Amino acid sequence: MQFNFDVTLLPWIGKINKDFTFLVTQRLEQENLNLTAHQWLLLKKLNDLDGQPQYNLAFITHRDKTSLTRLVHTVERKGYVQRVPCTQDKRVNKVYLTDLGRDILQKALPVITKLVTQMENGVSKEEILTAIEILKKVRCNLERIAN
Amino acid sequence: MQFNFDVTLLPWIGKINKDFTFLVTQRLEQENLNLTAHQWLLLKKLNDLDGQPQYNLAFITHRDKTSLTRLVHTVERKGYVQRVPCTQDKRVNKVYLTDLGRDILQKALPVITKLVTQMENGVSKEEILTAIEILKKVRCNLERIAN
DNA sequence: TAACCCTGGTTGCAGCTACAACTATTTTCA
DNA sequence: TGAAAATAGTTGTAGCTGCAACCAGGGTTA
Repeated sequence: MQFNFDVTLLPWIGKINKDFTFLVTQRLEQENLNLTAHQWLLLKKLNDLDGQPQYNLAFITHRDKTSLTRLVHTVERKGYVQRVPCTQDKRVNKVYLTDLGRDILQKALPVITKLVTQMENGVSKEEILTAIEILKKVRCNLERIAN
Repeated sequence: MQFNFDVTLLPWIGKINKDFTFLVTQRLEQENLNLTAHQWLLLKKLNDLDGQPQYNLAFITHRDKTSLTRLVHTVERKGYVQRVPCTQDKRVNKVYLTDLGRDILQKALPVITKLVTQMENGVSKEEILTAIEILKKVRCNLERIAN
């Protein structure tokens, strides 16, 4: 083992991602909000871009289309979104946030906001921006090598 | 949506983690190494600490013990590890890397090393260390608030 | 028009994750 | 010592992920 992975970004990103996703789902559950971290992210995207076809949602949320199909299915079952067949192109389903979905999203917002604030506690705005710039480079590298 | 999540570390960490995990699994597959990113991480830990009880592996790898049970099960089925019942404490299984496991780990190392190198391409050593320091603080915050 | 390919979405399959509930041990302590 | 609590591991259930294969609709071209 000549290569020391501990001085790469890898383990930190992995742990933070895992912990944060876990905490989001846990806190939402504690607040009796029937929503997971993944579902929240999807609903948040829909709040910005309502009525998107599923293939576009998959692209935006960096998901395989099959993953998205099932994620939409679970939030549809919970009544947070609605699939509407497109009349112009019968292959397409457009996904809309329901009133209930908008409501749950509104209630989830302070929970997540609080978590993010706690997560970045004691870290200055400059540090955050510095880290983001570095992570952006890494992200670009990854996009490039993913063909 | 008064809170702008785009100027937090959140989306970057999520995307990088997802992309990297995906790329690791894809490249290992391309090299005909029957191993996923998660399995590789477990085997790597075992290479450092062989013969650990499962509860300890779960703790070290930040997993629920049930997740670990099944992860060990899949790599055991592939012949990479071996469960050995502990004679002192009959509740305990100790997990050992097999020769095949050690072999596959050795073959996987250059694949992952290359990916990490590509990922951090154009990012200086200082930037990496700076980012790690910031991510460490975030990680500590998360550990603290997770009760 | 007919044959072809492309595209959006779904289902089957397999891997990873966590929680709840359970079994089988071990430890604690009244 | 014997009952209760703690611990290690498993299984059931459920959510998220991607790949392969598939279907139906739409576009293209001969």
